[in-house]
Amino acid sequence: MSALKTPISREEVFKLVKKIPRGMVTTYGELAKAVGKPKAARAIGAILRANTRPIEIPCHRVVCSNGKVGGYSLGVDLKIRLLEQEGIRIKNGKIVNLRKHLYKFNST
DNA sequence: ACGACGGCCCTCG
DNA sequence: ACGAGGGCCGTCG
Repeated sequence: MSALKTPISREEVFKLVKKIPRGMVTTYGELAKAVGKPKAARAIGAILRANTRPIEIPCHRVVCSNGKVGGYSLGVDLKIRLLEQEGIRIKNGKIVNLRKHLYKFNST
């Protein structure tokens, strides 16, 4: 029973993002689905962008579904750096073997 | 309360 | 494999 007419809560997204283990990445679309709004991928980005706690929330582990790193409030370069620091390789602004590091949530 | 812009995703050429 | 266009949902000014 998800809130169909209820907008996505930031805490919901943050909570899921926080659950992402190190060395793994997820996509905005997956997050959107996890919150019950598969079409709200864009909104997810807006929420992550509105995130004021990039330290407690590894929003840098969220990338595009097409393999692109996407964006980052603190700078895409930093995002890439962090990802590589976690063992994820990036080629030309795109995640290498994204499928291998793609993390999915439990949609119950 | 309203209009404009995104850290997007998908389909088509 | 790449480029362009539409759609969907929040946030910001």
